[in-house]
Amino acid sequence: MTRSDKLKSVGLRVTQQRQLVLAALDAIRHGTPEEILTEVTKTAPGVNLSTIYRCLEVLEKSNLITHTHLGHGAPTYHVVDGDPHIHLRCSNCQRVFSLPAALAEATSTAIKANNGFVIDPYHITFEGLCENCTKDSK
Amino acid sequence: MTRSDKLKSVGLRVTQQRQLVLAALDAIRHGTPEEILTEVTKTAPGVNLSTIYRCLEVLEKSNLITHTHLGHGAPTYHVVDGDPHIHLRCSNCQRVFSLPAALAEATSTAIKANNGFVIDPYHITFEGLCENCTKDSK
DNA sequence: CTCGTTGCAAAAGATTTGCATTATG
DNA sequence: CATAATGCAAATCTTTTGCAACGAG
Repeated sequence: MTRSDKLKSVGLRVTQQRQLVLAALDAIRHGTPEEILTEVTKTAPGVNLSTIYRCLEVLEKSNLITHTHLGHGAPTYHVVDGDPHIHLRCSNCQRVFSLPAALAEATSTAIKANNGFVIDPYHITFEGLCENCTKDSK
Repeated sequence: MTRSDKLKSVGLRVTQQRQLVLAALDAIRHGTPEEILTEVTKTAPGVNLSTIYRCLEVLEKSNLITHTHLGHGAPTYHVVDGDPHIHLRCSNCQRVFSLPAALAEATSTAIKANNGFVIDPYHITFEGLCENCTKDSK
């Protein structure tokens, strides 16, 4: 599905900027509003940061994208496409890893059974230490 | 262990403010810097917000407390005590639930096996819909 | 006493908002 | 064309920082 079609399918106006934001997220997979602007600016200078914020807001409201919090005050947006994936963020080296959300299935099920809470698989982020940093700290 | 002892045990100076922050977190379980200040101010007016930030920073560095991100730009701090617990945040009603971290054990294990990443059980936060809001949306 | 902590005020970021202009449907 | 979306600048909010005064060890 083209980005234009994606927008139409949820009833949003097809603007240059919204397509640019979606394209940027396709390119960088995930990023903060600032990072998205940087990517957008590569192909279309002149887009305003507040427009990025507004685009992200409507795109998220329409479930075309979602965001999660990786580390301090840095909301990270990414497209909602094929496979949901979870994020792992290393508290030591700050790197972000992505893994298939299937790995969290067991926990989702356990929690739903426990108190009825339904987890959004696109939003999952774990903090911890990556393999490298685990070694280093030894 | 008293709050004074906690601070001593990790080699931090025992100041009024640090004890107040720990006390506030004991009282409210978890909260943003702003919320913590509000709680602290109840018993000790005059404490500065930047002091709260600095206290949170050192307390976290010494592993007396930890934080996670619940929703937009709102870091939430809480004490590290007995049982690690995970947070569930309802994207609809914004309420936060706590559950024993044991529920996430399976996933932790799976991820460690998958790529060596070691998850910090105190940092886990899931977004989704709570039982009530799931019903409502039907 | 000495050096780490705090309060205060100002700086630095991040996000939001009002309004005139532009572009989509 | 009407109206929603954008650009721009200013307003907010959150978090950080410099520095002088203060307090713990």
